[in-house]
Amino acid sequence: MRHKEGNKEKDIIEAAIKCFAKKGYHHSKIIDIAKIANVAVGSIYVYYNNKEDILIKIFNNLWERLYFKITNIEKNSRLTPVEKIDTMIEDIFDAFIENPNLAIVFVNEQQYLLKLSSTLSNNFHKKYLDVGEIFIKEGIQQNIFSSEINSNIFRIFILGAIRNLLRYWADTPVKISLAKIKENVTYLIRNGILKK
Amino acid sequence: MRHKEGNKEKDIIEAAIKCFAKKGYHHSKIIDIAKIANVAVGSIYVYYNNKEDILIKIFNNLWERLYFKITNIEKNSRLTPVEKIDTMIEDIFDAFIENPNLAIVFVNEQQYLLKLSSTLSNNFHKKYLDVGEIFIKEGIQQNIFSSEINSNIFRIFILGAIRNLLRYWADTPVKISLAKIKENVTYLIRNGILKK
Amino acid sequence: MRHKEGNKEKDIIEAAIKCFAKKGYHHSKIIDIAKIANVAVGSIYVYYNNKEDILIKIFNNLWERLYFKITNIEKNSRLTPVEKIDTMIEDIFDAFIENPNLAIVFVNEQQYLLKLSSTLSNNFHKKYLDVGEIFIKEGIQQNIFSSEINSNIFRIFILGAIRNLLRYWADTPVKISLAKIKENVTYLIRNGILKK
Amino acid sequence: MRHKEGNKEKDIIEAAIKCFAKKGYHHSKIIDIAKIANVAVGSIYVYYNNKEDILIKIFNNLWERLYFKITNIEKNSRLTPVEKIDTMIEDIFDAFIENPNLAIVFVNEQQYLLKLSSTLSNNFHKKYLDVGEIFIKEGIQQNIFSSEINSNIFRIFILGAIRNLLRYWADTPVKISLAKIKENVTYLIRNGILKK
DNA sequence: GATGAATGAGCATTCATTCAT
DNA sequence: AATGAATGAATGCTCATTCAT
Repeated sequence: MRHKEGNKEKDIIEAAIKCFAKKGYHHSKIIDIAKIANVAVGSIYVYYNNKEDILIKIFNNLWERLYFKITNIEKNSRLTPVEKIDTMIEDIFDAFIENPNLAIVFVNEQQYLLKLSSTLSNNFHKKYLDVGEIFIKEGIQQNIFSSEINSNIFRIFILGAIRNLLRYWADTPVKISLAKIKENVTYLIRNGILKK
Repeated sequence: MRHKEGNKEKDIIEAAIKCFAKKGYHHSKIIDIAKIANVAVGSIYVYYNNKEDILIKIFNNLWERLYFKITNIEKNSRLTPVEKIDTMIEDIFDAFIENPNLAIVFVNEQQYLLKLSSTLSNNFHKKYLDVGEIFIKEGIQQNIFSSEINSNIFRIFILGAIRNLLRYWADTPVKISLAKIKENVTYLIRNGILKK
Repeated sequence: MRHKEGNKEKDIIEAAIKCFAKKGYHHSKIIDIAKIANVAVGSIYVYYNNKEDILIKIFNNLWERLYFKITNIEKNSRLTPVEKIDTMIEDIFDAFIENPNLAIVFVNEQQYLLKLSSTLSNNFHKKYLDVGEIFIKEGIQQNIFSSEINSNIFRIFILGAIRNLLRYWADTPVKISLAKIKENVTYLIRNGILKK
Repeated sequence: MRHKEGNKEKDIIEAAIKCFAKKGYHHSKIIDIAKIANVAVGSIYVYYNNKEDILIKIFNNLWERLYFKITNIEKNSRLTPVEKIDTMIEDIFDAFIENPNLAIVFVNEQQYLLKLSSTLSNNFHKKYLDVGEIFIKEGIQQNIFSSEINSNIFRIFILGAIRNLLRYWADTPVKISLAKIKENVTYLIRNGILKK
């Protein structure tokens, strides 16, 4: 009936992102995803072990891509710590600008995933955060960043802030541009709220 | 024991917070809550319309308390905008230090609630955010806060950051102290990451 | 709070008739009846054993009254069999004209009751039917009614017909008058559909 | 056995008729029907929307069949109005002789259904009654039936009578034959109780 | 690989009844 | 007698997963 050969796996994950974004993970039914993907229910289980597995793979794909980018940043010795963090933030925003539905799923369901994350063999999310923390430590060592900052707290602080802004952006019909948000985030992280 | 003793309603909501914190809202069964509250299943429906209603009331209670506190901050004309924001952050942390399970529920389920929040008659969360935004605008007017900051983005930024830190704190067995986290948050919000 | 002394039992049964008529027995809740009767839930169980008991007593009251009337008809030796049946039908209609809600409960729930009727100690319904059958047998003996008629079948035939007409009447917003219906019933029972 | 065998839908409806006949609609549990049909609970919901839907379809099937028969009677121009009504009654009795359980469900639950009947798209019951009324009007026009009879009242009268007799027949362990009942009904409708 | 009918464990909610006051 | 908060057994329905074709 349907033979876009070799695309089913991708079709399914894209359908799932759409569906999770629209209804949330818990309210998305396998049959909904199957319909959006134009695929039979059974076919989903050919490519994915179960519903949760789809969500895991959505996030793994995302963090894998971001991890690839952050390692490139890390390797680039010409960048200052400030530039590294700026670029890192830019990459995160770019990933979601490209796929706003993914942003919605990210902000809503990432939490649910973290409880399972320890079971992931390739935990790109963890690796990603570790590299991010390195940037901060570098900045502190080079006396650019304040030594009063705990790098661990900082990375959690910043990702939470970004996540909440993405959620807000994704949920708001009349959008503030992501560019504007990115600009504000960059400013706040660098300077905080006080005038210099 | 057939007559109102005046604490079942409270017992249930406290049991629900425990249960939601431990298993998450979607995986908490009514019978679980009933057992923890040492109450019959039917009794839950004497005090709450349904499962969702319990969650709604948990958050409404929380935001009502915080709203009460923030209005006191607002009325206090001796505080500078910086102090107002510091105190506001302190109040949020205090609320969760008092009840760490509430913090877990907050970070995990608030998202789910926001979709229903428009239906709440007394939306203390909304009111709370509005007062917070006023503080920022005051600071900008008084030329203490940078005018490059969008107050709306800032309040979303800051609450997302705090939420993520609370989640981290609540999930981590060996705790960084909330005091330490609060200190870092205050610093980051004031000064950002760069050295002054 | 409420002290119309000595009326509670009656209040409850009247409330139940209203409620059963409006929502049906199965969809009427004890608390609904309590509210209509302006009585506490527990009070209902002071006067009635359970929900079913209320329905049983509603019907028992009805058939007791009709049985009282039919025995008077039976005793009246001046009436011909035709007149006896006419009067019997008239009495049935009168009972329901007086209380249309009772008609609705009768047509909808009598069926449910019949399954329990064998358990009734004073089964006035059964006794009523037996007297009705006597009238028919008298008519046949006196060569007024056709001997082709089985008296048992006839009484079931006639009560079914009347019940269905009452149901129709009770359900129909723009009413055919019960008088008109009664007239037609009397005619049909006497003469059938064929012209004489 | 994972693929449609084409009889589950029928198995379920037949099981439901048996179950409703034995216990009544309200006391029949979905799991009871599933067991009788030798089918999983979930399978019932593959073919029917809900419990009520099963009942609706039982009646719709019945009235569709009867409607098919009555339209054939209507088309047959050789039949007199009396013969038409006779045949109509015969068809009703035949439908229930074929399936006595259906008769029990009919007499007990049709009432419940009438409240929903307006929502049915194909309301064969309504159409059936309309054709029946035409027969009566024809008979009155042709001066065969008494003009004192209201055709609307008559059709309600007759169906109520038949329903009650069927119920009696279905409930009575030692049966009067349906043939005997049919004979009496035909006589009563034609001639009433009085001797000619 | 692809399909979708079949499955059945799982759960929120209801409501008649009870009984301490 | 009167009350109404408390109870918990009972049930319709859902939906992720399976597997014969």
